[in-house]
Amino acid sequence: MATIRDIAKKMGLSVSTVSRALNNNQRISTRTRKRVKEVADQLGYQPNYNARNLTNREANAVGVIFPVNNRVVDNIFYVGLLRGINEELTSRNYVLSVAIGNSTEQVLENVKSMITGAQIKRFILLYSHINDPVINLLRHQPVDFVTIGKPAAGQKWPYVDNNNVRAGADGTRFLIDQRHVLQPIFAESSNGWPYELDRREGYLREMSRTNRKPVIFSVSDQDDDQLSRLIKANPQMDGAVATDDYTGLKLYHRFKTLYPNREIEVVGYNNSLPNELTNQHFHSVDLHPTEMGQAAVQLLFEKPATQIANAVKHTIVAHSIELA
Amino acid sequence: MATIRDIAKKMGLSVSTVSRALNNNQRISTRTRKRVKEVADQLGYQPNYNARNLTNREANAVGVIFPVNNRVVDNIFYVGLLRGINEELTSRNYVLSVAIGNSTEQVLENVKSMITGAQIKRFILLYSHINDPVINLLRHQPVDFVTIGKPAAGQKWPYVDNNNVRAGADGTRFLIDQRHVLQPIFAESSNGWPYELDRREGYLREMSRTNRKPVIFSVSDQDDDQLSRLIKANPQMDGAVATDDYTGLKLYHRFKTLYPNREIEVVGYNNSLPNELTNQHFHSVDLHPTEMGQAAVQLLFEKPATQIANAVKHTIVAHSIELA
DNA sequence: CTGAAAGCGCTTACAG
DNA sequence: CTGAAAGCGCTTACAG
Repeated sequence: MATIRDIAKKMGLSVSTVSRALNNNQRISTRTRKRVKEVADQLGYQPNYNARNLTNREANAVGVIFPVNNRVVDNIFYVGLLRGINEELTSRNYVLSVAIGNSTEQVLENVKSMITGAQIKRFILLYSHINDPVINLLRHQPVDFVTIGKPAAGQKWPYVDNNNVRAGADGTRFLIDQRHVLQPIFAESSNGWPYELDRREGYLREMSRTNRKPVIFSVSDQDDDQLSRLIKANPQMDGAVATDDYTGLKLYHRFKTLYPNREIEVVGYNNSLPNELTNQHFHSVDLHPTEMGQAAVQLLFEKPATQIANAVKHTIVAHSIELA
Repeated sequence: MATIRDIAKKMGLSVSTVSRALNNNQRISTRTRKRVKEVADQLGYQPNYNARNLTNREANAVGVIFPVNNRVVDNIFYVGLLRGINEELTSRNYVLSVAIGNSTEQVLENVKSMITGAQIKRFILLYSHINDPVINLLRHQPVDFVTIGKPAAGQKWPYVDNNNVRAGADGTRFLIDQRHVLQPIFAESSNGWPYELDRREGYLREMSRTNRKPVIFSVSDQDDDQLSRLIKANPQMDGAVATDDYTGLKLYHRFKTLYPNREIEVVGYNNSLPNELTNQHFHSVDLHPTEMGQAAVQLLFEKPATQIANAVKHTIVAHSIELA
């Protein structure tokens, strides 16, 4: 509970000097800075953030905003992001504040209170929806924010994302080159999420490059028979790229039920399945959520000077797939 | 950006009176309190938490601590907890601060900085490990904390948990009564987690009550054949209670592969599987993480007066299983 | 029932 | 290179 006052008293300096020394102000001699820091360590000094934030009119916190509606399974990804975000924040002496709620109104209130009450000036959104009221709010406030996932066409703000086109192509190539699959199909949901479109494009590109005939499965959550029909209609398939691990695993099991004696190689995305549920024929492209979280913080703290004029700041995090 | 000063000036009152009125101090007349609040609303007043926390020597924040090592799939549960926690915090004008890291050292540093730097006095741990350094730290600091999951025998601190013995019994009874299963087996991991022991006890109790012969599968993550052997050794089984959804689903698929023409009813725990992966023969006991999060906050803010002397404060959250 | 004043622990313009 | 002083926006003991 030592304060800068205690340090000042002990060293016969003024609080101004101690404050400046701790903040590495060039106007204080190197020697004094060093000595002040030593005494601070010795006394176990920890700055009182509430006092500091009050003077600075800015909190040493980043608001991390969860989407209102999400698939339960995406939670796996979110916690990976939190890990990466907090790792970068800790080294900057920042803390991670969460905004999460069951309705847009709740989250909006939460964020407003973060801005005006807690004086938080930086935010990371774990999603990038179109026409999102929270994003709209942030755009009209004197705050910075970064989204996980690129904004829809026509919208511009800083973001972190994977290269999903390449991820789609890489998953396809993995099956062909590494697993010797001849006719991989592509399975997507009927929702048409942006990342699905991109991965599909990558798949199509790779199929065209290798002179293969592409086949797209649009898998409905509702109609359970539909998937079986699709599989039966494509007896030549010996592999599949699925836009997510769940669709991939469902496809795998359906295939095995229909053809117990045949094998199929499947690639999904996100590394979101526990070992309990997979085997050596199931693969997943790792999107590296921890690195995405780190990149988001780096973007958020980047000096404006390093920004390229008229360009949208963003970071593309590399994905990877493990060779079995 | 209005301050209490602005309100005071506008109303011809002192800042003391405004501050007291906003804090509902009885010494201020009801009429003045009402008028002050009206003007505050009108000016869009939001208290500056940094100033308030500085004077109060306590932050309006709860630290939420993640375990260092966890199964990726548990993340689903954690986000549910966050939702419940934040819902209760918002109504108390508190914010949620996250401590998460890749090593115990990181998390310890994080928590220490929360205590001395941010002046956070209340914590919720999303786990309840034995001999945990973070818990040991919190016990020796002037802070309050609650864990999700009951402490091991011999340890005492406030916690929120389910009644896992009953949850084990209820899952078993559900299979017998609702799904007409005759010989449910019980599948657990080889880790011997406390909740597994409790659920197993509930299963055993229910089997004994209905004069059935219990069978326990200890499912290893490593040995893939072992599960098949267990299934083959118990051809009479027509249902299973698994300590978690993943073990349950794995068991289901293994069974179907071995006996494609037979059906089996399975109960897991946590509601952690997406619809994509389950069907009408798979059931899950919902542990209501959101309610657990809410209960944790309530416990944390409970007045000491309402605590029962010499008893460990805790809340048991009811589980539930949906009738298909 | 209300107010003047001190103080929480910092930062920083101003002065030397 | 260092310091005295003001101020950030609150709360609360003291006084009336």
